[in-house]
Amino acid sequence: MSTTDTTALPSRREQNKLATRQAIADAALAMLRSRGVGNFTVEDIAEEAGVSRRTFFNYFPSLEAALASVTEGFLDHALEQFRLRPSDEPILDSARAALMALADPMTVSPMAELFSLTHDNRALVRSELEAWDHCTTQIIDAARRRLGPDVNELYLRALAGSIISCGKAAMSVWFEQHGPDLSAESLASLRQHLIDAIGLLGSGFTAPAPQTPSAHSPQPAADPQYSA
Amino acid sequence: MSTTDTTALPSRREQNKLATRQAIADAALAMLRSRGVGNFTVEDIAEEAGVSRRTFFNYFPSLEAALASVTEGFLDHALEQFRLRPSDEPILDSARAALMALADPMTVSPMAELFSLTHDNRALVRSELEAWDHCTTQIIDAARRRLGPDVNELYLRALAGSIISCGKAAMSVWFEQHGPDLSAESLASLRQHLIDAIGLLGSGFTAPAPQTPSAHSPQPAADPQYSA
DNA sequence: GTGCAAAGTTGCACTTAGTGTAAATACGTG
DNA sequence: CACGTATTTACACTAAGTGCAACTTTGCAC
Repeated sequence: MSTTDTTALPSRREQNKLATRQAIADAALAMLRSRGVGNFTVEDIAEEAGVSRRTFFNYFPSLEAALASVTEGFLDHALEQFRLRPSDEPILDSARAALMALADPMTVSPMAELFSLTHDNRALVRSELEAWDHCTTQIIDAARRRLGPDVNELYLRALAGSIISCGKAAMSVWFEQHGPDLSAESLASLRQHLIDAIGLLGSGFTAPAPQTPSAHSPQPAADPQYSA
Repeated sequence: MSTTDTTALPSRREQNKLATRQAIADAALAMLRSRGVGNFTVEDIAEEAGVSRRTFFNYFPSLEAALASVTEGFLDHALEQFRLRPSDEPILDSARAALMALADPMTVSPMAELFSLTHDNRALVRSELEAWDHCTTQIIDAARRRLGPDVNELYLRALAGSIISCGKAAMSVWFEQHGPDLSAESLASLRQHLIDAIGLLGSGFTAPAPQTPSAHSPQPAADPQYSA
């Protein structure tokens, strides 16, 4: 029965693996919180997660990867939204919609915390970049499936890369302005940044950019003026 | 006398350091060539460079960083070009001009070799991403200096990130099509990719993208239609 | 040139990352 | 419950990365 279930309860074993993985990721974040970046080892995380050091490495290739799993989850969520969009929708509209799903308290919360705790760390930043890059290739794949295999490859990659860049830009500007504030107003601001950034992609980076974007502007790029 | 010289011969000590650094980077590339990715250690590189293991780590924080120095040099070259552009030039024109400097045999050659030798390696890819990301922040700084401190931060970061994404997209598509071919025709194709990609940024990703871009199109986006 | 201080290199010792392997344990199914 | 398989663990090992002190080279003043 479980195999025919579309919600696919993934068998006890799978569940356990997921739980272990999550426990490790949680432990990693807990150590980051309590000791600060660079002041704990894989062994510490493993102990905190109630698991052997070797098991840690069965789940994550490195300490940084365990922390970057937060970012991966965050981006996977957006990716899922993107894949759910109707395939005849202009692709930038889909991108905007997918990114909007990130401006949700439950979703950004871990991401915002990670941001605030890791502000500067080479190895960590590298793993973060890897997560964003992985998301880019996923977008490329999804968009290629949508637009057909004959779509211009340069267009595809430039578009996917730029979408991700705009998402990153919006996130970083937002975080710099609001820190870990997850209030409704703060999240509205994040949404606006995401809309504005995607808007730039739609209309081209031609405007010299307003001095200050006026965070209250009523979604200047929200109308589908840039249909594909 | 040397201190008054504008070409600034940077004192013997600096020269030596530069030479050592280069020797290490060269040795790393040599090892990559001869043994393939993952089949040599920092100690091997140090020996090849005629230097102690400890000294290697005085210059580079990791094996991957030594290899990524190739990418850094490549991107620094473009960055320098960007900074040399007149400050009243539309910024996308500057970006395009800077990227064009990369389509030069001497400049792309090491980059193309690195591309062909590292096709797949987590740690290496991470360091590459780091180099591109560093370049992005440099562009942000340069553009902020040019556009004034009051420019919209979101615009700035989205723009810089998208420029870099387009550069990456053009490079990757080019390399996939031409491999390590550095002939005049191949480089012309790279230039066209770079122009096309920046063109997308100028006009917005609104076109559904031509099925095939027709690599002979006479620089469709070369005219400064997108002046800031 | 001689001597001296600062910069750079090296060897050594040490902690931690990451991986292979085989034994032990937990799980799912009949 | 018992059996086969998936997962965890212990152990051993190589290599990364770092702190430190000794040593060598360089730049500079005399």
